Amino acid sequence: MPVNPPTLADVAERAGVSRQTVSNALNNPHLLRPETLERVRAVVDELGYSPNRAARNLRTRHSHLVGLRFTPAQEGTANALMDRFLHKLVATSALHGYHVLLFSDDDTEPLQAYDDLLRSTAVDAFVVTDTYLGAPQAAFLTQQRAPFVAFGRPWEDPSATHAWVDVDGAAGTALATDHLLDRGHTRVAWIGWRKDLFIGEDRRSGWVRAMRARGLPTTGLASRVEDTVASGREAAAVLLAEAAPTAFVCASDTLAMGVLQLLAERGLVAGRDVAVVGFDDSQVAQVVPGGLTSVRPPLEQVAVEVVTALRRVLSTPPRANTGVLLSPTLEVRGSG
Amino acid sequence: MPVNPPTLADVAERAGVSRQTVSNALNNPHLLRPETLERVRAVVDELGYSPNRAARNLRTRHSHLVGLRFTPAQEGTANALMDRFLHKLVATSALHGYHVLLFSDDDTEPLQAYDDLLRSTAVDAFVVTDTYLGAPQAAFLTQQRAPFVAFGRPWEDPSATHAWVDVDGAAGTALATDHLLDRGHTRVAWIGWRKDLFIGEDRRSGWVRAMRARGLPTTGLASRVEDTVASGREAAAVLLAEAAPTAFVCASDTLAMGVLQLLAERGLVAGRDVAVVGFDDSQVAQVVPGGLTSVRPPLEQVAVEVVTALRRVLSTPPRANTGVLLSPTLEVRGSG
DNA sequence: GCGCTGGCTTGTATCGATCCAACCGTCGAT
DNA sequence: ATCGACGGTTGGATCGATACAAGCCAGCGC
Repeated sequence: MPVNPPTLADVAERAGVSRQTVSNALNNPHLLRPETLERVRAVVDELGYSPNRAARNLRTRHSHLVGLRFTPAQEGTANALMDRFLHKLVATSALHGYHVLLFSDDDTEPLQAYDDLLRSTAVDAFVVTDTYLGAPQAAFLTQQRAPFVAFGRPWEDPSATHAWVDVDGAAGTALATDHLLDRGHTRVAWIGWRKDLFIGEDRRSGWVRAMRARGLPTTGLASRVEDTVASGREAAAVLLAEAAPTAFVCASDTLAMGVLQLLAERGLVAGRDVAVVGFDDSQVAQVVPGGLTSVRPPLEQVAVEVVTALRRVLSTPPRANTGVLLSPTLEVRGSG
Repeated sequence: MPVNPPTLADVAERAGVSRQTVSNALNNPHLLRPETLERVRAVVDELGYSPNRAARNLRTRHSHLVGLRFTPAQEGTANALMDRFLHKLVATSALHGYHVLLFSDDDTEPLQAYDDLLRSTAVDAFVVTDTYLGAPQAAFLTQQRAPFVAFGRPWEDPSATHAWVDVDGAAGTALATDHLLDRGHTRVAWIGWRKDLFIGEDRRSGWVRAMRARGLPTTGLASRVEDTVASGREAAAVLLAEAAPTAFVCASDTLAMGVLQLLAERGLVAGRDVAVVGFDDSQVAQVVPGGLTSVRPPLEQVAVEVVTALRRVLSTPPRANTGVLLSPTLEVRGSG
């Protein structure tokens, strides 16, 4: 163990001022005369002083930690949103003195972990990323009056008043569809998820909107399946046989990879014979031979907005917070 | 804000015992008579008491937090080790009462962040994942007498005495090479990284070892390039032209994707015409059409061993810790 | 000379858990 | 009857930063 780090009192003594003054130098510098401030700061640097976090947390009742439940990407899928988002979240939080604390829950009692962290005053707030159907986190935290910001809209409860940031999936798929239509396609198919997944329906609606805007039919061109490569492949096979589309817009890169797989099996070339667009701009889309055109969610921007919202929520008094909806972009690659 | 959570004193009063007894009930249950313990525990549950972390941290000088610098996966590559590793790390740490705190550093002063967290006693220990050439973290933390465990061997300084866990890259590539040789290939090429990257040389040595074990030549069959898809493609093109290999073992999935790309361009089928094996078992390997055979590092196991080592290092007195080397497995898919 | 203000100092309380030392019934063993 | 262990109690100190109140001194305006 290292020697005990210097304390406030050590700094005070060395700088020839009182503890209070050192504390003020750190937290209310405007109260000090410039030269005193300078002197205190010099000693702080000299001793390498950094306030003891436990002591500060105890007194101020703030931990300056933000909790995030970390769920790993599913094996066998192309989805790895967390990586980009998390890094920017960590970096942006740091700019405002916050660190990110990760936790996981045992699946049996998903709220337990949140509750424990709250009651032990381990975190000041949460970032919630699961807002899929039936996720109880938002409601629970609201009820506990715990500060939090959600990445994802309150689909089930539009009257929810908590802060949230989300990506406009419909705008993304509309962008993708328009791109394909601009390139001359008219029969653009959709491969998405189960009807009860709000995110999937949102993305689907962008495709519908873009098609209708050009007076094109969508009947028979849509498919709803599980989010796996195999399902994407199956769906593409069925659609090709029954509706002869020349392009596919998919709800995820995972599904799009299924389409690419089918094309490969049939000796068709993605981007030349049939166009394919995915969603997420995953690493897979970036490195697959030929490249997969994909809708890129602005995850870095989401992270920045989440931190902004956190600061709002944690300020005293808490400032009201509306939802923020961010538009994705389209990364055009070889597949269409 | 919620009402203030109950404190030790609240529990004590309600259970009709002293503060000390409640504290003992939590930390030294063996000191209590079973029925008293039961009564205290009942009240703890009833009030939903959880010890205030800041207070406990202050008193015990332990935060029960483990710091990890979070670096995002590079865009355009297939490497995303962090995801699997991190989740298991978080889950395993939780079993022993530890949480994971993420931080990032500004690139200008990479040790600053470590130093700040140390001096403010924000974390008890670090998990260090950058042990590449010239990474100064391990030396710095050793010098500061800060507890830490490295994911990665101390390549540059074999005399380093800190705890580490690593994946045996040579064993992985040997496994891959043997697999190809078993399938009848004799001209197996290597595509790896710059000579000064220890990890790359380690992986390369496994290929060399496996080839030599069967008396096969390696001359002219190896290439060293940057870790990008484009470099992998280039290297494969050169090797095919100059050495006519029938199989490739690559230092990463990223490089392997470059090979797959070249094959696709030439109308060759991976796994039939030319075999390709990658390293990392990334999502890309799992979902690319046809599938990429890849060496899978046992990241979950690494995480478990890291936590074990952490507990050793943090125990009083710290128990000595040797390095742990884990063997990867081979995930066989369509490419070879 | 009086009052005021800026820039401190001094002193004390507080946050909540843990540590320490001393003490005290009760019960069983000697 | 004495001793010691068991299973507690009690009171206080401690960790380090921050909050709060009161006081003090120099300098300034009037």
